Amino acid sequence: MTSTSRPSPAQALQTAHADRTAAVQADPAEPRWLSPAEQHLWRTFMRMRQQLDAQLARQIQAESDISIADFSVLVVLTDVPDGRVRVLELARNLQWEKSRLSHHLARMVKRGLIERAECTEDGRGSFVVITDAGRRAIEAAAPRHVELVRTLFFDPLSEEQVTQLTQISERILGAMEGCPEVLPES
Amino acid sequence: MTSTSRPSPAQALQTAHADRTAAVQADPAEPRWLSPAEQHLWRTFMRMRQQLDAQLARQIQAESDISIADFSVLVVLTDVPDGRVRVLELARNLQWEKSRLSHHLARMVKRGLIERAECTEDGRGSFVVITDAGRRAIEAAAPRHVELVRTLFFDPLSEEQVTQLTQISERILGAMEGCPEVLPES
DNA sequence: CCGATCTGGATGACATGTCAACCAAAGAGG
DNA sequence: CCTCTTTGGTTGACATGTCATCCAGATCGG
Repeated sequence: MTSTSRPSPAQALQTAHADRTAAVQADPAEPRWLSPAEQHLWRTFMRMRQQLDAQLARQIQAESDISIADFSVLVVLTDVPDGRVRVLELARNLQWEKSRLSHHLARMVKRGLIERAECTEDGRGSFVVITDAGRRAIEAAAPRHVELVRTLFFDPLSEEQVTQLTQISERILGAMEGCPEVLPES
Repeated sequence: MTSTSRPSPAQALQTAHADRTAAVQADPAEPRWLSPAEQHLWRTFMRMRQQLDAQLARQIQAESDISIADFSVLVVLTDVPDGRVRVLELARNLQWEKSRLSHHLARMVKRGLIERAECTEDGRGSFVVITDAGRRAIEAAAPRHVELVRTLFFDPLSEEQVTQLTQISERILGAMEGCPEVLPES
């Protein structure tokens, strides 16, 4: 424990009223806590992305027969010429764990949005194919969804900010790929 | 259906190879699809926030006894002098649905991280109080968590980008509060 | 004071996600 | 060919989140 009094976790991460700074720290055992400006950004960012997700999920759920998870699966399937993708390819594309994907695909099959097709080249693999119902479902859901993405996400931003946010996202994403701090197995 | 061929939902939202532009559109029935640059940002942004969440969740789960959800509840509790908060206050602070919060608090009680205390001023309300075990748990988890937030989120960004992202987040958040497109009831 | 309504919160049924274990087909290496 | 390991994918148990509903205590209008 250093001589400087240690902030509570709340102060370190979340309070708006903390006025300490992330002072000079030579002690490697003491983590580099967040400065007030950083705390503010972290809070705001998390709140923003959470609200954004919630709104998008609620809207698509309320106004169509599919969930946002269904939607993203169907997007990948409609993006490929024959509406037919290997499961693993899907997993990579969506960055979902294979287990999650497997469960979700099973549910989507049950709802008639997709079907499975066996893979002749590789006996263990299998394909996922979009059904007509699936196609109809996503085509019904997409316009309102895109509209909401635009309303909530793009409309408030200037062109400059769009550029900035692109660079920022790429930066953070790049840093994570380089640093498998806790690697997901993929 | 307009005379211009309509893009697939995938093209509208997700493909990298789409080269159409969000052309002039007078038809209000046709949603304003995303331009290639916008599609790229949307994909990148979503991927970034998803990876970020996943890493943070996995790390805290793996290296401590609490989940990231537990963590955020405990953060609020440690932020207040007596470690004692009304449930509704908690819900507002976390922006969680009350149902979710209720379930989660029940689980946390079962694990001994928090306790409940009755509210004398309001017979139906109740307080949540952090226990010693809860305090110990969050204090154990916080340093590594903050460190990872710093590594993954702040370190890759320049000071300028931190400023930019703060403004961007505030903008989007502000737009959502103004627009109850699909209101959460809160 | 009394019913009508609102509010804070809990609950049950169900959808979704995670982890660990499993399994069979595919590739090594000898 | 015959093991050994890898790989693609599934499964079950369990944690978590959502929706609708319910409930008791507060509040409000008379």
